[in-house]
Amino acid sequence: MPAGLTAAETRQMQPNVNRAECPSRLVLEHVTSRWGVLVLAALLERSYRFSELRRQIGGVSEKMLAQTLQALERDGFVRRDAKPVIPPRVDYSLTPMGHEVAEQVWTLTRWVEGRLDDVFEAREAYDGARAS
Amino acid sequence: MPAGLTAAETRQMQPNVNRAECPSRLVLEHVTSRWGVLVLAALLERSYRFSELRRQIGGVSEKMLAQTLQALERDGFVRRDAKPVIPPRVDYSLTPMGHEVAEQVWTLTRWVEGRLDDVFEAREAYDGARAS
DNA sequence: CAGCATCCAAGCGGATACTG
DNA sequence: CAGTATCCGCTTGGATGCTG
Repeated sequence: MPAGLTAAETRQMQPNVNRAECPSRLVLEHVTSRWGVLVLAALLERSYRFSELRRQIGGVSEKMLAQTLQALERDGFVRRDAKPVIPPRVDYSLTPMGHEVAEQVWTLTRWVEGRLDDVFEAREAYDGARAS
Repeated sequence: MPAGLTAAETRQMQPNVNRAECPSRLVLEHVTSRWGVLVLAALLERSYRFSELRRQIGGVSEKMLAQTLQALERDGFVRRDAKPVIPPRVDYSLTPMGHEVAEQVWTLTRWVEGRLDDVFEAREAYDGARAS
């Protein structure tokens, strides 16, 4: 953030700078994004080829998968292995650092899944209180 | 997901059902969302009033803060204490379950922050290779 | 103060078509 | 096969104005 400017002023000059205000948030968004979580989870088991991964995850468009993989590769979480053969073959796998985040995100995911019942219960209580 | 329909058919009937395909993803998005992370992190230290929290976080609109807090309250992560006084006073704090997620998310955030250097290094390598 | 309702711009994400 | 490029609808999210 440039010196001599308030956060509000900076934000006005450059909309959506909030995302960039905290660099770690961008990285966090990559790994916790809709498809990022699923990609990391899949790669935690083994390496995948592009469309293999696409089928495995299910419901993800080419565009989003490519975008997600590029972000994760650029951040150093995913390794891209392009074999110069015809037809092209590209393998995606986790880097050591990627393996670390993947496990953390996976742990968090598992925790959430394990607490789903409690969450649903809380929701019913919340919605019930509102209905009256 | 209704029986007798493929994922594709369901998706066509109800766009963006991907989000709902996996209930835990919705919960995960609440706690890892742009503002969710910051709210949980703040409440990890102590309870806050609405605009106090707004100032503390900085850069969040009323709308988004209210939305974030409601989602977290409905999921059972945040407790809302509205005192029937004039002017209104509302305190937000973490529930025991909220405290658990907050710590996990906070751990993940800290991990990311600690690895930021590695990420930036990876990015430079990635961008450098592309520039050629 | 704490929030809801409305409006509107920006960008996320899907479908499609095309390339190496 | 593994993408890139383009178009476009819908949601996200900010600004503003109003209520209890």
